[in-house]
Amino acid sequence: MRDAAVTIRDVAKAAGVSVATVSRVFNRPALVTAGLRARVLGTAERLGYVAYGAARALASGRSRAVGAIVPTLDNQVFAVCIDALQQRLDAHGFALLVASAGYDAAREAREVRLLLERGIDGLMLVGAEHPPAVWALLGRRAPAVPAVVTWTSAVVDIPVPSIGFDNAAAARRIVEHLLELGHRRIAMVAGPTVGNDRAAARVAGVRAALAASGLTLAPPYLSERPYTVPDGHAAALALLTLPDPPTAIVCGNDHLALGALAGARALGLAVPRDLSITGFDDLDFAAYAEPPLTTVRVPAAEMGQRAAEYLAAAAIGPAPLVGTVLEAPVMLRASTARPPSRVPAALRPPRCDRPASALR
Amino acid sequence: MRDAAVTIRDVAKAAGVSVATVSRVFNRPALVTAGLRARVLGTAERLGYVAYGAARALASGRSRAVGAIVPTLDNQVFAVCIDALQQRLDAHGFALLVASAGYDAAREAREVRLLLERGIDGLMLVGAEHPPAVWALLGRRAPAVPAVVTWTSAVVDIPVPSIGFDNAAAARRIVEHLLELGHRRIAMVAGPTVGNDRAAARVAGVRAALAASGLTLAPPYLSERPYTVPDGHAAALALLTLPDPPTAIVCGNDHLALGALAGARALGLAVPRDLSITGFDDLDFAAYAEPPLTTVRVPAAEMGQRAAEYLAAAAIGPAPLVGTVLEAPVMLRASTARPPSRVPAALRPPRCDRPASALR
DNA sequence: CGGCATGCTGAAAACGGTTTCAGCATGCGC
DNA sequence: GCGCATGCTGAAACCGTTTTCAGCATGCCG
Repeated sequence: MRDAAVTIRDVAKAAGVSVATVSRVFNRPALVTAGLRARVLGTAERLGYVAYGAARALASGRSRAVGAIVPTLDNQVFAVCIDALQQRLDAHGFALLVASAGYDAAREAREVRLLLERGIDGLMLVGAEHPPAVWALLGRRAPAVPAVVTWTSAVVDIPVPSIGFDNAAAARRIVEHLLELGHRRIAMVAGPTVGNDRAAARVAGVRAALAASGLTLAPPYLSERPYTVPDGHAAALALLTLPDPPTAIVCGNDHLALGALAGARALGLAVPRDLSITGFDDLDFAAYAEPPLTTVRVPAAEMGQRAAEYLAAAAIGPAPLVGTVLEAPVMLRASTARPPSRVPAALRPPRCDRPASALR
Repeated sequence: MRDAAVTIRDVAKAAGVSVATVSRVFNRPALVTAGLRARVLGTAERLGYVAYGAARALASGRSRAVGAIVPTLDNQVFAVCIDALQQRLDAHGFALLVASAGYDAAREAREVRLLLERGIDGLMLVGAEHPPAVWALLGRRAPAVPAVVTWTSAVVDIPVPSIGFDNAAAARRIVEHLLELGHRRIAMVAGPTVGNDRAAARVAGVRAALAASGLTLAPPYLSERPYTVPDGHAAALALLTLPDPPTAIVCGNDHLALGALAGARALGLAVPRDLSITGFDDLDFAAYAEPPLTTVRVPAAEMGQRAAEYLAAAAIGPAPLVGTVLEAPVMLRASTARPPSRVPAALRPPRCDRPASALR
């Protein structure tokens, strides 16, 4: 294995210098005279020398790689973050190891361990809620492996900085918008909240806004569904066929909202005339949905960039342990409007044996 | 650095055995008697020992990591593939290093080099077209680093197996569907074709289908746009305001198609009554667009899985160098139908000074 | 009961870099 | 012209693990 690979020794020999000099040429060029440097660089290039990262990492104690664990890459919002993270990391000379944990705490702990074995110099995590084993593992190495949590503004009980936004506040604002429009019957299709502090915070935000208007949120007006389009579709159908259907549905993310939009359409409802629907994330299809989706813009790329900057800095030396709370603005578009003055025709009981109640 | 980290030596000392034995316990447990194995495992657990990957890689010559370079992670289709790749790799004990090259050959070559420096044991690439430097770099190590190309069925001129699908054939089939419906004025909004064999193959496939019916494809009916929703929107607008607008628009991917759908809507056109639109990729929003998008289902996850299987096998020992061509079926949905019998009202010139030509 | 496989275990040599430390010029000041 | 500080360069130690090789029991067979 690696038989024919050209090593630093080959370069040194060919250039007539010591391996120390070759190493210096690449790592601290200022320490080598210009002439020698050029000669070494030349022979290295000619021989096609590629330094072997493992040896470098072993000798220097730094792998120049950072890890990132996201719930899933399937969701574009995480993919965008990872893309930004990688590009920024690249600019600092770091490679990125990614793993997805599928919203599973045990699997996440396992991935953290595997990444740590790889000698990563930093780690990006999503959300504030992680098994204690994760923090223990991170502290094991000395100095402790720097880490950041993203997607959250929680600053308590976590030994690492967070770069995120306030999920609860964003959810609250979008519901306030609905309340201002006059909605009172507001339902929510949330993502799974167990072990997911972001999803839970969004529910809490919705509750808070509702509570301020004397409203509450409980099943069947609150349902939890996996973050998929078909689930949003099914959830909307269930909600809208309730005896007392909501006039607005707040969705935990854009996938659920897109499904809800389709569900409403399937029932013959016009959005936003008959029903208002909101999303969360502002994925690229949100603004082009029919109708364009009112949603919360999540700063996915910016979180990735800032996480990269922090981790790159922290890998070199001590970096300030600051928490960053980014903006997550509500994007008002065409899927929300004033509630219908009466129950939409499409939702009225098919038989008109009780017209009075249907028109109430 | 790593001062307090517990090493294999610490475990050996604590367990009263040699480092060789500890190493064997983890790598070839069968060589160690059960009792000893249990003792070593116990102390390792107690001490919180985590093997250091760099040292392992250096000593064993394998990093147990593979790399993947995609054009971008922004596009869900690649993210899905990477997610599947990572999960499958994980099952084989491999970590995944990802990088995005932004549809830029030079940047890709650079990323390949960086990944190789990291000592990856395998590499997944997208598409068949890569700078020669890439292949040279891959062959530099001995034995050569195994690689796979995905998203393509090209089998010529590439020293590595491909796991993909036939872009041209899929594009051809979707156009044949349009032709069968009776369309003759078929336009295409393609992705950028320079350095992108997939985009080029899709154009070629459209051309081939058209040619079989005596039709051609050329600007302004053929335009190239970045793969974004707004670009699809703009392109559709440009196409539909042509003196002789198309009755069907074939889009290079679903993002462009979603934008085109919105563009048609903006002009007051009903899809598919007044205009047919097709996509490519079958992202999760495609089936829930308004109307649901006729598109090509790209086996993104399956390519990721198969690439993982191949690379994991090839990293261990020689693996069969087979090319795999997966299915990429056309998903017939509601965005395609027979062409309108006359120019849609919305597209007719506002002034009726030439009614005869408008009704032609 | 002795000799010989057989099977575990430990000592030590890689693996390919980085980095410390010492040595050797070189250039400067006197 | 000599001594000394300065600045490059090279020799060698070291990073943590795997793996080869030899040695030592042990068990089996004759």
